[in-house]
Amino acid sequence: MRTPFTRTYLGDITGWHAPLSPVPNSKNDSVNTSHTSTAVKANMATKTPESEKWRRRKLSKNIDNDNDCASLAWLLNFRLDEVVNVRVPDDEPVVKEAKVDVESPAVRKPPYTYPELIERALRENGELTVSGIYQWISDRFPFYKANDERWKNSVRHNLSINPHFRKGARAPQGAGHLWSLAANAIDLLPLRNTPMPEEKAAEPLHTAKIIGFPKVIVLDEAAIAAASIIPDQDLFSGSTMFLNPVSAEQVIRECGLITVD
DNA sequence: ACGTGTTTAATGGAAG
DNA sequence: CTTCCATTAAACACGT
Repeated sequence: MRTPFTRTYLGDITGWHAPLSPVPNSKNDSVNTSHTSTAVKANMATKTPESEKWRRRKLSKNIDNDNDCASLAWLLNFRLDEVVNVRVPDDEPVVKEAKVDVESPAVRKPPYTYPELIERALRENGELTVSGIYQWISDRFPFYKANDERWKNSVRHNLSINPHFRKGARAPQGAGHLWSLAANAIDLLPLRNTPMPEEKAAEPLHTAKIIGFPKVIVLDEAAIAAASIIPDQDLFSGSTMFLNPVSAEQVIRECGLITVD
C-alpha cells in the first residue's frame, strides 16, 4: 500500500511541473545541460527520453483523476465537519514499525519527511521564515546541521512544490516571506505513539510506531483534485459551467468517504 | 553577495 | 516491471 499520508501535489493535477518535453532554457532554445555533471549527462543519454516519461506519467494521472468521485468543485473548500458528525471508518489502524536505526542520535536521520518536519514547525509557530524553519529543524535534530546547505535546499524545494505550505507576506525584516500552513491543511504526520522531540533528539526514535493515519486526508486530496474543475466562465457562451447539483452528504456516502449515522 | 524562491532533473525505494 | 513519491542537486531569477 502506498504511504497513506502522501498527497497529490497541485502540480500533478495542473500539470504545471510535468511538461511533455524538457523545457528549453530561456537563454537558448535548446535544453540547457551545461550545469549537468558528466555522470548525469551519461545517464541522461541512456535513459528513456524525458518526453516519454512525462507522457506516461501524465497519462496515468489523468486516468486516476477521472476515476473517482472527487471531481466536484464544491469539494475544494468543503469541510466535512461542518456538514455531519464525522465518524472515521475503523477499518485500518495501520501499525507500522518505523525503521530501526542503530546510529548515534547525533547522526541519525530522523524518520520524518521534509514535509512532516516543515509542517510541524509551522504548526508550532503559526508562520515562519525559511530561516526560522531551518532553525526549528536544526535545533531539534542534530542530523540537520546549520552549516549544511543540502537539506536546506530540500526544505526550500518542498516549500515551493507542496501546496500544503503557503507563502505569506514578506518577512518584517530580512529577506524572504513568512510561510504558513494552507487553510485546509491537515496534519501530515502519522499518529505516532511518541511525540516529536521538543529539543535535541534525546529519545530514541526507533521506539516510534506509526499507529494510524489521518483519515481526512482523502478530502484534502479530493479538494486538490477538484481544483482542476472549478466552475468557470464558459469561454464560448459566457454562461457559468455547472456540474449536476448533488448534496454534499449524498456524494460523501456514495464515495464511501465516511459512514454517517 | 547573499538569502530566498522556483523549477527541472536524476535517483532510489516502496508498493502494486 | 512500472508507477509514484521523497530526496538531492543544480541553475537561475529576484529582492535586500
